[in-house]
Formats: sequence, C-alpha cells, structure tokens
Amino acid sequence: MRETDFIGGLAKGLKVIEAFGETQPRLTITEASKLTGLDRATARRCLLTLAELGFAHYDGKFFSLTPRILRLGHAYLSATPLPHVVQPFLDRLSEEVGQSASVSVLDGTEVVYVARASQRRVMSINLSPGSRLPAYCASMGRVLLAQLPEEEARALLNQSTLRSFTPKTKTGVEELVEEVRKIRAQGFAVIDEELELGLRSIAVPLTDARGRTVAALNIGAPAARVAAKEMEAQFLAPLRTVAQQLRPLLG
Amino acid sequence: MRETDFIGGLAKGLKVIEAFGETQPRLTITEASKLTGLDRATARRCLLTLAELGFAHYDGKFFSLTPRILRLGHAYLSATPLPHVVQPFLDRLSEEVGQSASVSVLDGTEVVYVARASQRRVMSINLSPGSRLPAYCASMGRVLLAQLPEEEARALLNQSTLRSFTPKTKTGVEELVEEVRKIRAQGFAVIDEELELGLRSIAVPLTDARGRTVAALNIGAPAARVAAKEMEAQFLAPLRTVAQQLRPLLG
DNA sequence: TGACATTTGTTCTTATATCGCACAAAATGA
DNA sequence: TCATTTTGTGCGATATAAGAACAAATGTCA
Repeated sequence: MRETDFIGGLAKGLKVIEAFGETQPRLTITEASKLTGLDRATARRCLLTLAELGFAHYDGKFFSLTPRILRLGHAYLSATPLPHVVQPFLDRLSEEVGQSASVSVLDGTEVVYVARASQRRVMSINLSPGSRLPAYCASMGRVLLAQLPEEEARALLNQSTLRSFTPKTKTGVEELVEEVRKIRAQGFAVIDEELELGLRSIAVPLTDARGRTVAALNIGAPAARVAAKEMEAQFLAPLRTVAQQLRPLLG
Repeated sequence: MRETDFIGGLAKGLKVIEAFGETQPRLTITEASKLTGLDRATARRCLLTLAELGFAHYDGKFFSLTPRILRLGHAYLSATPLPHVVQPFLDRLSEEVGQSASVSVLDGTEVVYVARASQRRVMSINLSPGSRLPAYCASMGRVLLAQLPEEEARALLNQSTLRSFTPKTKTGVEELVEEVRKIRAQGFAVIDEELELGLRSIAVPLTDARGRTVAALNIGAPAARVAAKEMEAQFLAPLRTVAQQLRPLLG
C-alpha cells in the first residue's frame, strides 16, 4: 500500500470514537484530544464531523455518542456468517445444559463475543455480542491463545495488562504460557473463578472443515451450582458435540 | 459549524463500513464504490485504510470487516448509562413473565436495541444490542413514534419503506398515524404478528424524572403461548411497574 | 468583588494530504 | 482472441492537518 492510500482523517475519527468508553461517556474537545493524542483542533473537527453525521451529540460543551454508532458494529454482525451459523446451536446447547453459552474470536489481546445464548444472569458481568474480555483470564481466550504458535501467544501475553481480577487470577507470563501449553495438549480450557469470584467456565476451539480454528465456544456456570471438578465431566462432551456438528458449517 | 470543520474522509470511511451488511459480507472495491456512491479510487483508499487499521481484512480481491469493528459500537454501549441501568430490571422482568424483554431507542426510522434479556429463542429473528427493526411495525417503535409531535411521526413514517412482513402488517401511513394516536392516548402499544407470524409484543415508554421519554421497554411472546387479548392483561402491569421503578434512575 | 492565571474553544495560515479524473494494466469471461 | 469489467496509478485542483495566535470561559486568591 502506498503512503497516499491511507486516509488520515478516517483513522483519526475512528480513534476518537474509541476514546469514548467505560469511564468516558461524555467528552469535551480537550479530553478527546488528550485521550487520542490528537491536536485539539483536529479532535474538534472529528467530533463536529461525527455530530454532523448523527453519530454523536453535542450540547455545546460535551460530546456523547448516539445509538447510530451501533450501525457500524451491526454491519459486521449481520455481514459475518459465523454469528448466524452458531446461534441456533448455542441456543440448544444453553438450553440443554441450563447454562449460558457463547462464541468468541480473538482481537489482539482480547476475546470478542460474537454470539451468546444466556440463561438468567446471576453474574455481575453483562456479556453480549461485542463485549470484550482479556484473553489471558477467559476460558475462550486461553483456548484461542493455545491455537497460536507459542511465540505468538507469548507475545500477546506480554502485551496484555495482567491484573488480578480475583485472588485466583493467574498473572505470570510463564505460568500462563505453561497453562496454554497444557490446554493445547488437552484441547479445552477451564477457568475457575479467575475472572470473577463465583464464576467458572470451560471452552473448546471451533475448527472449520480444513482444521483451522476460527473461534472458541464456551459454557459459563455459577460456582455455587457446579463444582470445579464437575466442569469437565458435565460440559466437555456437550461442547465437543456442538464443535463437531459445526465443523462442516464453518467453511 | 464552518465548512472546513467537516472531515470528508471520515464521513466517507464510515459510509463504507455501513455498506457492509446482510447481503454484503464481502465487498470488492467496485462494489463498495457503487453502494456508497464514492469514486472507486476513494472507496479503495477507505478500504485500504480500514485494512491497515485492522478493521477490515483484504485477500487481494474481497474486503470483509473484522471483529475489531465491534469496538466502535462497544464504545457506545459501555459509555452510555442506559443499557447498564436497565439490564438488571430486564433480567428480573424477563424471568418473572417467562418471556424476552428489551429496551430500545429511536434512530431515524428504526428502533435500535440497546439492552435485552432473552428467554430461549423460538423466533427466527435473533435480536441483540445493536439490532435494528423498522419502527412502524415494532411495538417499541410505535411507542417511540407516539412520543413525537404528530407531524414528526408522520414525517418518519413517510420516510420509511412500508412493506408487509406478514399479512397482518399495517402499511398505510394514515392507518399508522391513527394507530400511533391511539397509542399516545393509552400509553402502550401491542403488535400482533405484524413483524413475524407467531410473534406478539407489547411496549411502554420509559420516561425520566423530568417526564421526557428516553426509550421504550417491551415484552415479546410467542403467539402460540399468549392469546392476542391476553397480552395487555398479562404484561401491561409488569411493564408499567418496571417503567415506574426506572423513572428516577433515568436522569 | 476584581484582577490575574489557567484552561478551553475557535480561527487563521500554510505546508501537505486527499480527491476525482483520465489513463494504463490486469483480470474476467464469452 | 477480443470485448468487457475491474483494479491500480499519476497528476492538477482542492480540502485537510497542525500549530500558533487569539478569544472566551473558568478558576483562584487577595
């Protein structure tokens, strides 16, 4: 790609959109400028453009995103076959085992949920398509890391902010590399309250007809309902059955 | 806003992202150019930029969006208080009545789901935050139209593509204006298989402490389980209770 | 309260990047 | 093969980015 095939304005605008988040529902021009590292004048132009297009709202002081922004993510979810293909399988699986089931893919150091069938939520975390979790401490994340060449997985772990969500969270790179190696060998990952106390999960890879891993599938269960040792016994077989059924459908 | 405060490149790039959708999971440069009305050279630069940033993938022929695009919508969902505030109420409501419950807002002629608690899906439609439905034939859409001044509602109906999803779909503007008037008076809307055969729903407005309508709340039920006449009797009270509880929380 | 300091938003200018056209090259398919 | 369609590139005209300067708002302290 030539230098001139890159549209700086587009990259900057997208960066500004991403600046909104958890702790930043509303941004002033200066805040957006600081978060993105863009010049105030440029950040302002991006925000005004987004407002003009209806993607943001401006009250003279603060900018906030409008639901129109969801069109962008929706373009992906409706354009990509994976979410549609897996959804009915997730629904059946979730019903069968009485727990939530999800499918996610890797994006950098995070897993991104692309489909989910949830049972009544008892957890504090509210997950839906588009939600993100750090890969290193999520069952699907570990499975997806295990599919990469070890050096790549290690590189991603090094890039990750390894923090302890609970006392059980593994945060050592070597410890995690070892864990990922084990998962690669056994073909599934179990997370026992590493992300949130009271939550356990188990995941397997989803491979396409040619054997390439395209996503991960998991089941999450309240710790109060399912003992740590039971996770594998109860859920591994159903997960593998679904993975098997999906295989020819993930061209 | 001055002319020069508008970044054309950003607007064009966003337009290209939106070009991906239902029937267009993968686009060539020429296709993107035709769908957006942009010059081929420009569409190409937008696509290459998106690929460079990791928002799209390019195999030399086709471009497709990557899950990274979901970051953008996620910026909204995590930055906006509404989805987080209503989620626990939705979960409880859904559990209580044994049906799916959702909250949505209006974006142009469409309703956009911002939160949802779903029971096992029996419908062909798979809805999740970010999903869109035409306002004129969705219960939440009618409720939201009813909150607008009549002329504005009529204008939106005129802009809508009024098509018959089922034999029961109302598609006449005057007919719909009349229906919306009725809904404004009674404070709730019932949709009886207008969007999909076998699906009924009922919606009420969510108003904030100052009485402004900020969203709509609904319950959807399989027609086989709940008779048309029963919708109001069974679900209106629970919906209104939740709307009441939420009122002080929607600052 | 009023003067000063600081922060934030807006405007201006110019070097630079982008747009869209026209043309060339490559791929597609009859 | 030749016609047709699609993709890539060079170029002049035009739009945009950056930073500094200016203006307005906000905060601070005597």
